[in-house]
Amino acid sequence: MSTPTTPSTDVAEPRRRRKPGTKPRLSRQGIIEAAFAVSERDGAQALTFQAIGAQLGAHPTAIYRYFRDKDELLLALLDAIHAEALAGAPEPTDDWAADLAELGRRTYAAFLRHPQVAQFAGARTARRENEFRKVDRVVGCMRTAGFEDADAARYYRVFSDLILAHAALDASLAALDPATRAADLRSWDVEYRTLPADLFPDLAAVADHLPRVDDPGNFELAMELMLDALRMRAAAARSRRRPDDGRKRT
Amino acid sequence: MSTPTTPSTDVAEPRRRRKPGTKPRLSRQGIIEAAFAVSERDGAQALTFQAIGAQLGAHPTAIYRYFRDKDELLLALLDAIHAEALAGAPEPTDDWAADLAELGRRTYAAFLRHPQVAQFAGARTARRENEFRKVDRVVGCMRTAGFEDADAARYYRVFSDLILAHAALDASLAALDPATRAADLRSWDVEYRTLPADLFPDLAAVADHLPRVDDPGNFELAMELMLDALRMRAAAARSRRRPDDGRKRT
DNA sequence: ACCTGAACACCGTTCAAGT
DNA sequence: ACCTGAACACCGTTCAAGT
Repeated sequence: MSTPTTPSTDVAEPRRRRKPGTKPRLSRQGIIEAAFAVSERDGAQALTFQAIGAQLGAHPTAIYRYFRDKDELLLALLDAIHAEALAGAPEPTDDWAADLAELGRRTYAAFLRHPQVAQFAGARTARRENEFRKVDRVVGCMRTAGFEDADAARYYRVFSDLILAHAALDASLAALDPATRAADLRSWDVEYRTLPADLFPDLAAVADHLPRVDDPGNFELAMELMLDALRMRAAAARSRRRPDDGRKRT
Repeated sequence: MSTPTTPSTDVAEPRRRRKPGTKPRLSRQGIIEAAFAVSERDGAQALTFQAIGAQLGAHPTAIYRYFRDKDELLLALLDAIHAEALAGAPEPTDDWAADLAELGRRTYAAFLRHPQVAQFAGARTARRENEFRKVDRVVGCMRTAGFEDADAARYYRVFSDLILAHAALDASLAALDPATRAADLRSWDVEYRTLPADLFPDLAAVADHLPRVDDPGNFELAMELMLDALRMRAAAARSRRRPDDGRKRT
């Protein structure tokens, strides 16, 4: 218990040694909470030091004492989103595909709860405690599926990327200022449904069936398809390991 | 030939009627090309009116005569990226899955040729000529696959979202300023490979096999898995239509 | 030690002014 | 008609100054 749980030193809370007589009003955790509060309340480009400072009742530049720059704050917020996704997630079971779906859904939901943050976070690596835990969980599911290590690593990456890419994409749409977002959505109800059939015959044929771009069912279907494909490959991997048990054709 | 090829009026080039004696130095197309030139040359936050103006040898605000605001320029750039993806794309064949893969690869490549633009464009709807054409092509592949209209529309959306989401995600990473990007990449070679195995056992087991986050093979594998799943569903859809031809079990 | 104020180098956007 | 210049309300970040 003498060693910290998080091994990377640059993410530890306050390496500042507290002197008696100093009572800090701010904290990393307080700033993180203020940032989420602001990002949910305000639209458009909500995540500014000015807004976070106002939310804290402090000067915007006071934040620099706790985060080196805005990017470090962003990575902390990303890790907090991972924590939110993991909080209350059920323990792993034998049904690795269902476990992956559960983790995927929770991650997607956590991202969409904070679209202003999430739109910039999908491609980033938080390299912090909760992200480590999430990676470990997803890799665990792939190993439970029966993939050998190299494949478990590959399929971990491709599954996580699917979740993060979709979550960031849908968060980007949700984070648009309302007028811009409405105009984008409207184009699928107007322009895309009134295109001339002679120029765009296939589009015209299915125009009445186009799902909304902001339908969460799009993400669900994407994950379902990927899990279908992974189940096939997992079955193949297991039958390769124990040929007596697998039923392969050709 | 009297009607314009693009049916939506708000995207038409210059609805300004030219008076004699006026010789515009700028144009929509010229601004678009300058924007791409700037976005490829400069890193970080390259896509500013100041930089585009400098590239054109014109005042930054001169652009406002050709694009209402930065968002309209972004949508024009997105459509230009779609045009790039379609340029030289082979005609549709009977092998709809290979056609989809080809379109996906070209779209991904076009996005990654312009990461500074692409990082903001994935979730947007350009609602312009080349996007219409692309949607029509992908829907066409789904109909060739044998999906009925509602399913063709659903699978069009989920396939396009996969491509756009991955392309935007990888573009976001590529668009980071070099130091930030390097730090993110390095964390997969350092932090993630030195985590304590007792706390993260599954991660530790596969740590040596983790693919790089910027490996384009991640996108390829994601698309491959989705096409696997779509092939299965297409076979099922066809056997539902012509039960004599399909070989279903159960 | 902790926070504030002022300053700097940027942004997008508007609008009056030049030609 | 087309472009420029000045101005406005913002950004993130640095640094000296307050307490």
